[in-house]
Amino acid sequence: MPELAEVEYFRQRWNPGLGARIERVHVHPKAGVFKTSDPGQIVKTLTEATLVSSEAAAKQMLFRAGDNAWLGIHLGMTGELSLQPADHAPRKSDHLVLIQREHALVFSDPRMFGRVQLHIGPEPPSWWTQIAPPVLSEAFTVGAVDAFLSRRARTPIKPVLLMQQRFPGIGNWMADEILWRAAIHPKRPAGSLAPEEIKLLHREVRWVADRALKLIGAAQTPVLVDPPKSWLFPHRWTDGGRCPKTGARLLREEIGGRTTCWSPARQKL
DNA sequence: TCCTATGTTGTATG
DNA sequence: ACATACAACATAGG
Repeated sequence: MPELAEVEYFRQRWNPGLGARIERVHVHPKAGVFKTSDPGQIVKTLTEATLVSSEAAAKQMLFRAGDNAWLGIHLGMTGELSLQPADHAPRKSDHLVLIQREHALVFSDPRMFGRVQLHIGPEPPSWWTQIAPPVLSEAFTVGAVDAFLSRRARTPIKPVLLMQQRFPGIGNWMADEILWRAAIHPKRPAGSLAPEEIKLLHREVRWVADRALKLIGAAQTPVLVDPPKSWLFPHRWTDGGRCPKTGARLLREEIGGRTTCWSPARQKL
């Protein structure tokens, strides 16, 4: 479920717990989400600690606990954060629950592709600081995109857009949305894009990220908001969907191992 | 039963 | 060394 904007949305679900002490921690110790960390140490470190602040970058989140501990969360394919009453009874997929006086902060993930990682120290962990610069930052330039595409000249543009080293936070639906708006066929080899197309692609990456963050990421609703019908998003999941710009039937096919949806009327090889 | 799923990573091959 | 392709991870829902 979560890409850039959904991750930001879920990060904010825990906002009511910021500044408050964690009284108890519940874990499912054998859950796959703890593969790269020790659940016992997570419990020990976070119990009695204050949840200080949070950040989101790409598809990851980092929570600061006290002045010497950091909790990193990647939501994988099906992870979610939610706010529950303090007496919340952990469900099957609630692998990590931070219980505070007023709330329970819940991380759940049925498929367990997500990851929970603890880092001890005054500074954020290197895996956090090494995340590529945001697509909405100054560092995300047309030149950087151009160079990246050149190195992957033979790969279809669709899977290239999913590479987090250059397009942090972009996932399957955002990539399709971007290509649809830029009118670029997802199978086009990355190295075949003309300079004008690269500029357009760069602009649409930023446009989709910006609008999705405002629409989905900043929403204060208890449920995720869906983009409007003028986007590709609500039409891409089911067979027989129609392009909101042309009215023509959308196509769906696996490209680079991921289901890809495009409008053949706008996106030509 | 079979197929799909908004993600990443390790490994084999070129 | 670098780029590319793909199985594997694990579960629920249509």
